[in-house]
Amino acid sequence: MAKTTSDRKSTIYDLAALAETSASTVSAILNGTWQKRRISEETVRRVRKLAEKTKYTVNRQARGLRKSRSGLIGMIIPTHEDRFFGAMSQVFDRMARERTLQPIVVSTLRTPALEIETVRRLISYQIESLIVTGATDPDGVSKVCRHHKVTHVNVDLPGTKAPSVISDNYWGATQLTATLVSRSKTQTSSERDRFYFLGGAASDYATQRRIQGFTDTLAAASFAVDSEQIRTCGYEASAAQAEIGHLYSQIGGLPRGLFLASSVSLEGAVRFLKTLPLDEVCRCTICSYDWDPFATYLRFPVHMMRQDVNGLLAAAFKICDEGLAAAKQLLEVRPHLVLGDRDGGADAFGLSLA
Amino acid sequence: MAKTTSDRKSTIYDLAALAETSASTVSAILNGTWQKRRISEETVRRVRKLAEKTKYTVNRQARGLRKSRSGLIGMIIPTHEDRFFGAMSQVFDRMARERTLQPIVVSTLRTPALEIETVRRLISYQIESLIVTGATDPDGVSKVCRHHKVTHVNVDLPGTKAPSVISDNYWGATQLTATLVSRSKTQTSSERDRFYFLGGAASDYATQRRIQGFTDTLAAASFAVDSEQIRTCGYEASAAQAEIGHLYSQIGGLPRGLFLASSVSLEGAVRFLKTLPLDEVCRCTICSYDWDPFATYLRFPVHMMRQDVNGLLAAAFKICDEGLAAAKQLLEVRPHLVLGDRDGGADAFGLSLA
DNA sequence: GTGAAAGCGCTAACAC
DNA sequence: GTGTTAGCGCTTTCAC
Repeated sequence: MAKTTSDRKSTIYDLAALAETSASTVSAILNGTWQKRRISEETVRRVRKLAEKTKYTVNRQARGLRKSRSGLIGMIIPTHEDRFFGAMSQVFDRMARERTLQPIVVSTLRTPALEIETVRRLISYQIESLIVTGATDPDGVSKVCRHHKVTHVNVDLPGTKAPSVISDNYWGATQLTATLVSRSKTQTSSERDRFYFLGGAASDYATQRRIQGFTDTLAAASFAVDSEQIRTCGYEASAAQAEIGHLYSQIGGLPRGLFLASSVSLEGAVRFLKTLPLDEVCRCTICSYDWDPFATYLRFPVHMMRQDVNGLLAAAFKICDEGLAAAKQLLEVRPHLVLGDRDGGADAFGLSLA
Repeated sequence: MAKTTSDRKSTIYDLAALAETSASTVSAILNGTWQKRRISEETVRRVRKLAEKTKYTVNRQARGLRKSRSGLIGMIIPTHEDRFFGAMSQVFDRMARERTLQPIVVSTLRTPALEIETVRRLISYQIESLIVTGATDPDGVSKVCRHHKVTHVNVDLPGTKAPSVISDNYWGATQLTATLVSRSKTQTSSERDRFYFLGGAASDYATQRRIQGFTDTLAAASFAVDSEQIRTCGYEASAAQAEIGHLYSQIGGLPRGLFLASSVSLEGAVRFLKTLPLDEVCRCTICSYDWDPFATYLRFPVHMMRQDVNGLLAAAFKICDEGLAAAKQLLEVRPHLVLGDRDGGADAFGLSLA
């Protein structure tokens, strides 16, 4: 039986032996530094051909160790299961590829301990930089990154110990709330003639800014807001679902308008709203700070703030590209408003809901 | 100024020097093999404390090189931007964590060249196994994995050169089509009184099986199907959008029923259907092979096959756990049917569309 | 109980 | 133009 390509692991030494040359020559040829060494065309060809034939693949653990560069870039996200973070991963992948870095995206489930543990692990693999999105404890993450001198940027949720690029939450909430007000209709019951903010976490900056925008805009339109109307029930769909159910029985129906803090909150809200007669839902005006393609065509209209994922990550990568020295800045990127159809399922049938 | 923790990189040698012991002792202590070496409690404590204090973190490139194990496990997916693959990533993350492996998920955009290139790259990082989901060229991927002796499994789209675990596409399509038929209403125009399959790729196995289930079920219900009715326009939302538009003008309206090949196709379809009067859309019965939480409450009802992501990946991991020797089996996991509400926005207003 | 030393696969001085 | 050599940080055998 003819001797086929060797069964061994195939290192540059094997290649060198086959090509009757040395490992350093092979190494130089295989990673483009051979010009500098003025290696003969003929050797280059020979080695390349052999590499091809034996399907040689460099061992990046070894290379990384030697060069103290891994070619790895990390990103942590709360979850893969919503379209905002899905888009983040997609764009991150692309931008990493453009830099010939290997992207690693890991979800940390909004759990500080898991965030820290994951980041430590990524650092132990010698990632070259890290993008921290939607972190519950960004400063905790920064602490470990700084200790290990790993460049990192917060995205979506800011921290105080590293540059952050986030959505212009205040502006976005302002616009969204203005829409909410102008599209809404006076409710018959006075206790229901109000606007409610639902979801998010009172402790996080994004939520705080969104609430501020919400409140200020309502105030400017002469709507009072008390703490009853702010219901930061967290980042679980089920929590939003329960909270809106609770609100419903409390005020005896849906309110005039609903501001959902994120797409996950919207998901929870939809689960509850599904159980109600549609005409009732359509009398309530609904918006969400986040966008989802299917949510643009729900049975009731939803106005959404679509984040500029490209803008967010372009800024984040720019900071990573520049390396450690980056200033502790806070960069705000504007999202854009996607209006729901003026009317839900109702008016398609010529019904008036006024 | 007091001397604080050293500024250097911190290796086990530094630690050894500080603890006045040797690198091998430190190594043994830090990764639990110290019992075997009968190292004194006292030394263990001293070293541990120092490691803690200097925040020592192992360099896994070095460890991996030495042990020829990386602790890395890879998965490729077509895209992060749909809920099916989002769920895959989420579950993959969890299952990898349970095995203390570092997950790496990369999207390959249904592009064979990118699939191969990505997998090569992952292999060069010495991943220990690979899950290949929705690959356009699974056998191409298998070829490179086998050469490098990397255990791998196809998921969602099967290959012939590695074990595959996929959705029970035929069964699923059968159930979904039966629903489509039973819920649909006779159309006034005879050329529109038919069922259409939209999306997917004629070249892939999943699509073929789904079409088979679709066709067989229609035949059993005495509906003829000709090739006109099968429109495998690919995996882009925009393609589905265009195709359904085309169909619409071709047959002068919507057909009796629409079978969308995946959630991406559904996304495209929704974009087009949005432009139509709702009562018109509601006269067409629609289903999709894939589930999305928001699609459960669109203005028109959609029946969906929800894949068993946990089941799929549990089976895939089992094969990876067993290592290289795995048989070239094909495992089918049943999805489950999620019925749309019997009626869309229409009947909520007491309108009859018959 | 612990240390010395070899070597994982690679790159980059430095030699010739 | 090309080979030799010294490590990168770690684990593990072997020696004491």
